[in-house]
Amino acid sequence: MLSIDLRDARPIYEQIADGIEQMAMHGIYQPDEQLPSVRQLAMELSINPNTIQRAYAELEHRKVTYSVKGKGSFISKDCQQLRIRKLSEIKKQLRNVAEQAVELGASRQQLIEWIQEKGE
Amino acid sequence: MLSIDLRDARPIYEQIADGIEQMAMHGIYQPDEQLPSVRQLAMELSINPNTIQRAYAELEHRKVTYSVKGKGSFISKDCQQLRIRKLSEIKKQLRNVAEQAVELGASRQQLIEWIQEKGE
DNA sequence: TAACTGTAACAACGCAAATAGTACAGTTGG
DNA sequence: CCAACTGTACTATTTGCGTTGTTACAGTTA
Repeated sequence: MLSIDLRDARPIYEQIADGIEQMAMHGIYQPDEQLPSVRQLAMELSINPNTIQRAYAELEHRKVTYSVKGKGSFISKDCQQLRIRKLSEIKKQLRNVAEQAVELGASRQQLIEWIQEKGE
Repeated sequence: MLSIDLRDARPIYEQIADGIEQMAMHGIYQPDEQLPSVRQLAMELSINPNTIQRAYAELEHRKVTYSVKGKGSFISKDCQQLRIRKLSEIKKQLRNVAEQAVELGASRQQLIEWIQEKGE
């Protein structure tokens, strides 16, 4: 479920966009499934409609959703491809962080152990 | 060399703090080595001295440097311990990113291959 | 036609980052 | 001692961003 954390450093519209993107990537939202309307979600979260609109615009820009005037906003049809694109971003991040670790003196073997460690 | 990127999302004082911390971690700055004075660095970078002061305060808070009134700001004596602390932060980041990748469908084996791939 | 949808525009507010200027306090070398 | 350097503190101001509140327009649907 979508929730807003005011202590979160991210702005509200970004939390909403990230949350919905997560749900789409994880299959909680299905392709072509309709999102709650701008005004309805604004009511539910007690947030100004403009903020929701901005979140939806961000989602559309990320190609996670598409919007149709008068009808609503919907999850994109090709979530699979989006997941792959997202994964490739995360690969970059991973390699970036790994490089930083190596520069600070960690061995590649060490990194692998860190990834394989279980828990918490 | 320290440089400021105005397109960078991070505030200037943070860019400066990060940059100096990097140099300290990588041994470019030696323990007890003196940093440029607040006013001198402000001149060099064409930035207000207050911004530099804030960066130096941040560095002191991170225990990367220590300051002495009337004398100057200096790199901490125990850079080694700082390097280890920094490395443990990076470990957290690595495990965090790895978890995200797994949630999106990557296998742990896949992550290990990504880390071992030689850089593009 | 009424009630819903997305979209656009504008003013207002709060907040944090950054700037600007001034002042105070400690150290150092001549 | 003194001038010139160091860090530090404080206040006022500007700027940009996020959010709110409001109003309005355009398209869809029952």
